[in-house]
Amino acid sequence: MEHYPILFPPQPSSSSSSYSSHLTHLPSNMLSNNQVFGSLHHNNSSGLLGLREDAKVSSLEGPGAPQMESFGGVENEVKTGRKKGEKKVRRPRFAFQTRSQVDILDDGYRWRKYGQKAVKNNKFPRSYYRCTHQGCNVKKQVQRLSKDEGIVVTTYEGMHTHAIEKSNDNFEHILNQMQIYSTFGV
DNA sequence: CGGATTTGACCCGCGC
DNA sequence: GCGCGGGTCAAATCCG
Repeated sequence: MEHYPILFPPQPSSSSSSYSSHLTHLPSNMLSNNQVFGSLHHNNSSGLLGLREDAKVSSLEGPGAPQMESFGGVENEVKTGRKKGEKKVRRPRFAFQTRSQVDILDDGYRWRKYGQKAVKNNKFPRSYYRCTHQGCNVKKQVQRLSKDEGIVVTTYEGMHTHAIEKSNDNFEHILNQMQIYSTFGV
């Protein structure tokens, strides 16, 4: 999984139309569909649930929405209570779904994988990555939906305080692709 | 040889 | 209090 051709094969909208239409119909059903977000954090009153709402809205907003899209930026309390009396830091979290065949979306940063766990109700494992830049505590996790193998959920945690280490070409490419599959509101 | 990955153990919060 | 699910650590391993 070191190097991979970053190719986004032309995705026929019909393949995902079932998915999105499914989403747009039953909100309650959507919950089960979007359990990825629900399981990202426990059912807190805030947090990624807001994102889930965002996803619902965005999916509802466009009957002509080409692919499944979901986007959200939330601030979550993530306690680094690992150490003794550390302060809980509130770092922004940012999750989105992408249609991709590869799990690893090269966003131009260098990531070191530090964990992998199986997720309930999902046959695909979730991978945990951390930015290797010194002093950069940005983390991200990548998970694939078992329902739609073509959907990859990437969750960023924290923000980079340094420059991208690789050429922006890749990133732009990815961003471009992401705009296709998601209504980017940034 | 050095850095990235793998992978099981460990830790912690939460629900029952 | 215990078990479960999720997140992280760290030693071993891999690979350039």
